[in-house]
Formats: sequence, C-alpha cells, structure tokens
Amino acid sequence: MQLKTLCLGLLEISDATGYDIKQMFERALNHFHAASYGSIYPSLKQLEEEGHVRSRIETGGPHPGKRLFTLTEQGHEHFIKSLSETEPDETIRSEFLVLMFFSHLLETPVLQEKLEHMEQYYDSKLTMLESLLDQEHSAGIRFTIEFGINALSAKRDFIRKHREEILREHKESPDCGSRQKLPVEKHL
Amino acid sequence: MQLKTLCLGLLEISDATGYDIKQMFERALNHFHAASYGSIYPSLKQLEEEGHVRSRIETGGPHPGKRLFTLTEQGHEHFIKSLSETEPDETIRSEFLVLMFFSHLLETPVLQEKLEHMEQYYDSKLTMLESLLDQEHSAGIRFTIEFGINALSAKRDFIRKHREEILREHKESPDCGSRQKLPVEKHL
DNA sequence: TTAGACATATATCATTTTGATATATATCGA
DNA sequence: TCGATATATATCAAAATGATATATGTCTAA
Repeated sequence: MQLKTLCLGLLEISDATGYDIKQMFERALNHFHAASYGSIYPSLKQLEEEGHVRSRIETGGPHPGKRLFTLTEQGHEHFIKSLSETEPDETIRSEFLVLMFFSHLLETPVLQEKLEHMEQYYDSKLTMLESLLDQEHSAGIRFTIEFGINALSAKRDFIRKHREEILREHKESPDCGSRQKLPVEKHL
Repeated sequence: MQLKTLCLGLLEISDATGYDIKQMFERALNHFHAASYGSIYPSLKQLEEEGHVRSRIETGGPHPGKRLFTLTEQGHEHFIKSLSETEPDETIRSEFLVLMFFSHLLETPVLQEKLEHMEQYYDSKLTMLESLLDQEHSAGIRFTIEFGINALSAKRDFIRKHREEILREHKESPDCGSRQKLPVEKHL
C-alpha cells in the first residue's frame, strides 16, 4: 500500500492539513507505519490532482493560510476498494537484530549498552501505546494498540530474559574484531 | 544503517556475488531486513569505488563471468566502526495493522479472510525460522532466530486468541463503507 | 516584557530504496 | 529435449527518507 492510499484513509477520520497527517502518524500509527513530510505533501498534491481529495485555504484561526484537505466521495470509494485489495503482511527493518547478528564483532560493553538501549526503546514505545488506551477507540484501532502492546512486550521480555546469558557467553568467546571468518555455513 | 554497510557485513561471512548477497538476505536475514537487487548491485559498486571491497571475475566454474566480491582490510575496519555506532532500533511497516485500523470499512467476510491470511503468513515465517535452527550458528545469529520466533509466535497467537471475538464484534457493528465519520478523537 | 524554546505549518531536494523488467546461461526432471 | 527453475547481472522510473529552509504562533522563565 502506497502512502497516498494511507493518507486517504486518515482523511476518512477527519479533514486535516499535511501537518495534522504527520501528527496522526506519530501518535496513532507510530508502532506500525511511519511517514515523512517529504512524502506526505507530495502525496496530498497528487491525490488532489486525481480528484480523491479537495483542499481549501483557511482564512481565520491562529494559522491562517493553512491548507485543509477533505476526502471526496471518489476518494472514499477508492480507499475502500484499495483497502479490500491489500493483502496483509508486514515488513521489519531491525537495526537491533543486525547488531546482534554481528555481535561477535562488538566488544562486550558495547553489546551490553546496545541491549540496554533496546530494552529502554521497547519500554518507551510501550508506555506510549499504553497511554493510548485511556481514550475510547473503535474496535479496529483498539486491536492495533493491543496487538502492538503484545508484540512489544514479548520482544522486551525476550531481551530481559536472555540479556545476562548473552553477555556471559559473549565475554567468554574469543574473536571480537578479528578478521577471521565466521563459523557459519555459507548458505545459511 | 545503509544497505552498503550491511553488504559489508555479509562479506565478513564469506566472499560473495551480488546474487549470493540477495540469497543471504532471503535466507538468514529474512525476518528482519530485506534488500532488492536494485540496491544491492549499486551498493557493491560504490563500495568498490570507496575501497571497502575488491572484486574479481571468476573464469572457471559453472557460471564463468560472475563477479565475486571480497572485503578489504579497510572495509572490515569500516564495518566494525559503523556497527559500534549504529543505535539499535526497529522500523515496522504493517499493512495488516493498517487493515485492522480501518477494519470498520471492510465487510466481515473480507476481514475474516485477512485475519486468516495473516495467521498463515506468520505460520509460514515461523516454519522458515524454525528450520534454520537445525544448523549450528554463532551465538548472535542464534539470538536473531530465537528472537524472531518469539516475536512471530506472540503475534500469531494474539490473532488466534482474538480472531473470533473481533469477527463477532465486527458482524454486530453497523457502518461498513458508510461515509460517516469515525468515533475517534481528532488528536488521538 | 521579552528572549528563547517549542509547536504549528509548508516546501523542497539529493540520496536511497523499491519493485519491475530485461537478458543470458545452467541445471534438473519429466 | 522441452520447460521450469536456479544462477547471475543490470537498469530505471517511481516512491520514500531524511535533512534543510522558512515563517509564524504560543508559552514560560528570567
């Protein structure tokens, strides 16, 4: 699913500026989809060219001149159709696991620092998600929050459970930066 | 961390062609990092220009003409440094959760199909990961596999546990495609 | 009261990455 | 020996990131 489509979806919730959309990504979609201004504004522009959204410039208010986008009937229809057609999957890019994959090349204190950092990372994400539960949400949105909490705590707990063991093993192992090849099957 | 850096890391394991690197991504890094040919080949080219890798054309073998890349000492050093400096985090893009977020706009049978699809998706990923455990691995690599299994099963089990409930609730609720606004706080 | 920090708001752009396509040879099984 | 699949490289338009620039509004502590 392209970002354009997702913007359409967010405009189902309420009329919004590009800035508002960015906010929604950071607040409500934070744990499963990111987006940058560099893609949001061009998306909105294209969407308007295609007739899926309309925009008007606000005259009053604290920020006159801001551009508010509204979904058109065509855009609504298009979103429903796209949504029905997207097959569910997920993509993960974990710098943390890259780090762990090559952890034999790190020094033990560095590895320790990374593990602690990651545990904190998950903790802060969890706190953020849990705070969302204070508000009322549709069943679907509630599902995404609870799903996120479930996944995040599983990962945090895994680190908690294995950190000491990993660190102990790591301290005892030899290499660390040496140029020798890994004891790994070529086609692993 | 850029793909270039990661390619360097994979060349720590063994000399490889662009194709081999793609294979490693699909087999060993599958559950936490993807990469396409369109970025792998250019990365390798740049890496060579920068002196981080060297390449030679194979003359014999079943595929004469293939270009084998080797890490240079400089490349090795560079990788260790980059690795120590990357702060651990992870990025998730879940089309599945996008679907769930807007699930009130889907028809119940469609939602049901998506949920089943996702459960299968996690199952097949799990099978793949579990098969990796047959081989011997460094502690770090073993960690990435077990971490992946842990996270994947948490997510699969969450769907299993809540699928019926979600579907029941969904069937009872009204909207589905209607243009009415969501009962959601604007700044959720 | 006012300077500085932070929030709101939009825009642009080089660089990176994706995803699709094209091409060619090798291998393996029916 | 035909066709499917695996090995191998390359290119490119389109999408997305991440950084930067700009401007105004609001809140707070000296």
